[in-house]
Parts: sequence; structure tokens; C-alpha cells
Amino acid sequence: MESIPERVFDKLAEKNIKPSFHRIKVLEYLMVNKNHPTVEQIYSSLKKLFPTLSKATIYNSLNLFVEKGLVQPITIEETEIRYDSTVESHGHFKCECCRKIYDFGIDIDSIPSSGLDNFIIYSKEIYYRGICRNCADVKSSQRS
Amino acid sequence: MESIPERVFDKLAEKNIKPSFHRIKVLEYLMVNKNHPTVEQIYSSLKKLFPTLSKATIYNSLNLFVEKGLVQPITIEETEIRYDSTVESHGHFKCECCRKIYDFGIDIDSIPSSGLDNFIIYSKEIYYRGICRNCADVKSSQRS
DNA sequence: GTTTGTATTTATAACCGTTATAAATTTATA
DNA sequence: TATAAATTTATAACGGTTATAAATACAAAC
Ligand SMILES: [Mn+2]
Ligand SMILES: [Mn+2]
Ligand SMILES: [Zn+2]
Ligand SMILES: [Zn+2]
Repeated sequence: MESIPERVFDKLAEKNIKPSFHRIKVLEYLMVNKNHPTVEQIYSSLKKLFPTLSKATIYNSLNLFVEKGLVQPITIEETEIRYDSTVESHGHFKCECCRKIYDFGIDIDSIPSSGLDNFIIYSKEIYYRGICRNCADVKSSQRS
Repeated sequence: MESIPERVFDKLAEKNIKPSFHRIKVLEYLMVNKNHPTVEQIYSSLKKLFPTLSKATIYNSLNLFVEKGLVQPITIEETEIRYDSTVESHGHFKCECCRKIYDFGIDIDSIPSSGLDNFIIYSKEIYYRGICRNCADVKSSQRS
């Protein structure tokens, strides 16, 4: 079992991205924190560890990672982009109540679609919205 | 077969939205132009017909329609929201080349998913990205 | 080791889609 | 007609993202 620091290096090397100090930290953050963080969340967390860090570096790194297919942007929010280092097929559920974004299992490629003959498909995203189990529980217990 | 103006009235009445002049025009625009227009596109088109129109009215109307479930916001773009008066199950494909957003057929509710037990699902969105048939044709003919 | 060129990071201004606010106008009610 | 409520307008404010140029770090050549 490879450790996260090792995997960070491998992933960067795999995509021919020079492993600068900050890039390593940003990718590592995403691989440790799988809760689809925003730029602001990544920035404020890493800023505590490295006070000279600039927010532009977060944008630079993330845009590079997305361009190279290392990281997936999640546009389920209308206001800001979230980032996910898991690029394998899975769906995202946003709870309208607690705003948390959950992963869920779904095999996107097994889904039949029509009207896309001769279209070249690069990526597929599935977004569900609603109320998560935790929030639904709270609501139903409030009712009783 | 009901005409679009009739359907506009019915849809607004169905959701208890007062059919003001501008709301009718905005919804009518969305039902005629099924190309998932942005606020700017709706505004500049209607502004030509009604020069006193304010962009805030477009935002007001669309936000009301979305809130009432009459219109679906499409967040496939990172920069701006697009709007769709078709709320029935279908997917959206964005061509990275010509930027056009296509509808495609997909039965979202037939897709099995895991990890969402006891989650309450309000809406489902499916976004694909890639190169549309037209752009793929152009590219392959350029190669030859 | 020093010089020179390149890549990365930093700091900050600019951009732009959206929201908030208050005044003006229209519509409904008494 | 007078009054209240709803809608529209105009515009300022907000906030996430991008653009820009200077500063710093890194690498290659000498
Ligand atoms: Mn995820
Ligand atoms: Mn559509
Ligand atoms: Zn929740
Ligand atoms: Zn195209």
C-alpha cells in the first residue's frame, strides 16, 4: 500500500507536472481531504502551515491539475467551484440543508443514452440534490 | 396542440405565479429558445423588443421560476448559469469546441446508485463534456 | 561560484456574473 | 379616488476567478 506522499509524487510525475513544494501540498491536501473543498478552504488551511502562501498559487495549481486531468472540478454549486482528486466514476449529492457534498456509487458508463452518436465524450458528471440522511433524521425527530 | 403563449399562461398559473408582462416574455423566450440561454442572452434579445427592460427583471423572473420548479438551472458552465424550461429527465452535453450545449436522452431514474439510502432526492442532473459531432467532423476533414 | 535564463510564486488590480437595495412604477384593494 | 401591495428599474455592492507584473526560486551555462 503506497502512502499518500508517495502517490502525490507518482501522480504528478505521471502527468509531467514538476513537483514544486506548493503543488505537492495542494494535491496532498486534496487527497487527504476528500470533502470536495473550495479554493478558500484549501487556501486558509494551508496558509496556517505556510504563512507566505498566496491564494493565486492555489488557483494556479488547481487549474493546472484540472487541465492535466489529475483533479476534477465539481460545479454543483452555483457560486464556487469545488475540487476532487478522485477522478474515477462516482456521483455527487449536495444536501440543500447542511450544504455537504457526498460521494455516491454509480456506474456512469453503464447508463444508456440516446442522441450522442458520433459525439466524443471526455467526461461525465452526475449531480443529485436533496436532503441527506442526517438532516432528514433531524427533521423527522423534530416533528415528533 | 396547445400553442406556446397558452402553455406559458398554464405553467405560470399551475405554480401560482402572477403572469406579469415581463414574466410571460421571459418564460416564452425560454420555451421558444431551447438552447439553454444565459441571462445575458435573454436580456439582450428581449431588450431589443422592450427597450425599457431591466436586467434585474430577468434575474428576478428566473430565480422565481427556478424556486417554483418551472425552470431548471444548468450549471455545466463554470462562469455563468444557463436556463432550461424543459424539466423532464434529460442530459446535457457541452461541446468544448463550439461551446454549444446539447440535450440528450437518458432515463436518470433507471440508473442504479449506491450509498444514498434514506437520502431524499429532489433533482438529478447529468453533464457530459467533449466534442460534438459537427466539430468532430470538421476536425477529421481538416486532417485529411 | 557567478551569471544568465526559465519557471514558479506572490501581491494586487481588474473582470464579470450575481445579489442587494432603494426608488419608481404598476397593479390590486378598499 | 385613495391606499396598500407587488413588480420593475437603476445601480451599488459582493465575491469568486482571472490577468498582470514584480519578486523569488530553480536550473543550466560559463
Ligand atoms: Mn467526489
Ligand atoms: Mn436541456
Ligand atoms: Zn444534510
Ligand atoms: Zn461543437
